[in-house]
Amino acid sequence: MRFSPPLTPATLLRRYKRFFADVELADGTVVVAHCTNTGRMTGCSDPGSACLIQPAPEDSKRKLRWTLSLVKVGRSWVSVDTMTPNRVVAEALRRRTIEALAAYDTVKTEVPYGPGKRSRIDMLLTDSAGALPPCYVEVKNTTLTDGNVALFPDAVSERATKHLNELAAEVGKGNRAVILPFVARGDCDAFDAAGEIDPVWASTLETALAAGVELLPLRARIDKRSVTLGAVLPYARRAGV
DNA sequence: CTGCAACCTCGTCGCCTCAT
DNA sequence: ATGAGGCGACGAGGTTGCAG
Repeated sequence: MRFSPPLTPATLLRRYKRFFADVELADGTVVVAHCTNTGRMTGCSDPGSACLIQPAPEDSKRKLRWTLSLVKVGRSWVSVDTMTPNRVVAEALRRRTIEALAAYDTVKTEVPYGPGKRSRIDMLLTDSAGALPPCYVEVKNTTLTDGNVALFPDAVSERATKHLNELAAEVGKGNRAVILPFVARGDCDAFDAAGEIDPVWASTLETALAAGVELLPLRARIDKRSVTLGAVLPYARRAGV
């Protein structure tokens, strides 16, 4: 996914009230940028960090012209825009560049499912020949790390646990289900559940995997111009967590 | 008065429905 | 057929309201 319009360099001053971030442009102007990531953003919202923000299109009716897109952590850019993972993954699925899911030729996003269809799956994959069972894909933006291990979630999330149970239920119906942590930074080489933050999610992940849900952590390749998908990361259970 | 739980809220996206 | 408007999802801090 190429950033269009291109990103503008800025400095993160503070992030507050979940949706807002004060950032300083190169000319010293301070503007409020919209922060689509309502999570905790531990370790990637430090004041003074270099960041990149994206302007809304000219004809947009948005109240906030800017969106916080990337934050520099160490030497890596971290993607903090929660819209990005779904766009990048959907693009890769349509181009059939994710090997494990390349057999599917149709991608639908935000499809209602689950009990009473009150949940929405990020992507529903089907093959037009009808030879494969439908595949339910839930994308999780992952920005937290422990050393070189990417962790999810960064806060207790009942909803994320519910998603795992719903994926397992789809497997029970004979469908395929994939939990896809989108590791939104380049400095990780493995994935693990953040059991120290949300032990319920971590144990539910184990149950879901045992039930046949597939785990597919994918590392993003991020630079100032684009975000694309890189390597599949191994599931590395850390000792003592 | 204190402590806790439940509810509300924020801005954006994208789907859905309804009107033209 | 196209556009406008409404609504749910997202997640945690802030607020409200209740029980003790």
